Amino acid sequence: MDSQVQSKSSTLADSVFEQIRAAIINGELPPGSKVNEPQLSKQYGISRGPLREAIRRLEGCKLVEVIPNAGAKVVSLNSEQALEIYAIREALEGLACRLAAVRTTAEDCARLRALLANHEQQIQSEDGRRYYQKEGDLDFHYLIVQLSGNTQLFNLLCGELYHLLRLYRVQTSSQPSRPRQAFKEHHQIVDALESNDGELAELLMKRHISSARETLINKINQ
Amino acid sequence: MDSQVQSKSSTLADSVFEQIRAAIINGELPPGSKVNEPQLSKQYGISRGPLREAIRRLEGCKLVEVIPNAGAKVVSLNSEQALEIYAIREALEGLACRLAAVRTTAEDCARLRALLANHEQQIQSEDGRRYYQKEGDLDFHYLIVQLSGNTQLFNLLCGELYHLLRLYRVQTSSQPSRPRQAFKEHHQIVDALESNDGELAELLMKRHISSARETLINKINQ
DNA sequence: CTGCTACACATTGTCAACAATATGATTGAT
DNA sequence: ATCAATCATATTGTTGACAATGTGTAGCAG
Repeated sequence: MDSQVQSKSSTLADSVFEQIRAAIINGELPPGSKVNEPQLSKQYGISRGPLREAIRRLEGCKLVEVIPNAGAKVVSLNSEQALEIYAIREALEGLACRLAAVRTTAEDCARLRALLANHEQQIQSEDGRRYYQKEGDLDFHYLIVQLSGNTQLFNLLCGELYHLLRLYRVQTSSQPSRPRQAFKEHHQIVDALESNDGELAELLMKRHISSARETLINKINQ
Repeated sequence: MDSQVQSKSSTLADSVFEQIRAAIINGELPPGSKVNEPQLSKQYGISRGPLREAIRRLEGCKLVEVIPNAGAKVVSLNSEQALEIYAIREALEGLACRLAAVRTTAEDCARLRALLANHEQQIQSEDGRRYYQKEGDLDFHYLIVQLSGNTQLFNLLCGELYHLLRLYRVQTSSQPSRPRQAFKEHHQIVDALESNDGELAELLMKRHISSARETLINKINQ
């Protein structure tokens, strides 16, 4: 009911698509919740036409499920599905590292190190609780995928899979742990990239994600 | 203008989404072609509302690009993008093989062998020209991804990436070659699955796709 | 002939109304 | 009191109309 301001996008459907997606990703629209057309159209100050287009686009992105004659609801991942995505991430980010290693310049490494240094500061100041969470960890992974130079891979990982995983984190309110260990692994990966050792970088990244996956499994079983 | 029959789907938007997607994949709507709303709405006998919803969903699936105030057009892949997808396929189908190897039953292997036997017949009868094309090759890869048991992986590969690659094949009218070699590689992969050797199956599948990728590169450079 | 402007047309974007379907509550019978 | 049927209500599905934008053509000045 707050009638948000119309963002820069040219069509209402595009604008609302982005706003709803943001609302889903940051937990404002929690997983499993129903997407009510009359309510949202009032909230965003548009009619149902463009709103439905936005919902259909979200359906294409697999962020909502549309059931005929019953409306749309935000997708909800169970732990099994989250683990499946981790397996995919392991393969794809391993690939990203291998590709990135042969293209990484000194400047790129400097950027990666700067990111890590920045993160380390946050670890110090917040006693390590928040690292490997929200932006902190993702920035690092984003940048490496970008360095791979494979645009399709970037779109897939950063445009789809990460969104889904964030959804799961929101859902379980899981604050990823083991910051110091992750931090060390990140540095090892940059080392491998710096020496253009693609195989090693791939191995380390796979192991890094596999560890995160193990942590998740433990959290589930407990 | 043929006013096709309404398929089983419950809403018009869903039905038309599937029909247009099929039209895109089989080349009826060629890559780069404009998606004209008045024309299509007449053709399918519906109004522009549901049609636009279908288009937006296709946009979410990355099968069409929508430019504000200028309409939608079918995406067009260049060879570089196709190669990028091959790299992704290599990683993901390698993963699929590794996962499938630990779950493959004797019955599953029988199904795979039956597929291959069927394909071999087609090789004989058509002198090997059509194998590793259209359905032939894809059936095999589909089944293995399914056997992996990773639903997200199946959706990703069979619901998105394969569509995009078929788009590229339609675009370049490329009839994938090297049928006999591919056939032999397929059998080796089944052998590895049968002995539950995940590492070997992964390696063979990666090499198999890598070969196909090399073939594509040669075709591009020639 | 070239390039600009103005206009007419086609297409896209948005909306509000209507139809169809699901949801939930009330009523009545057992 | 429990269950079923019925009806009122809310939500979804679809449509046609209107507004806004883009496109191409005709005509005109230079």
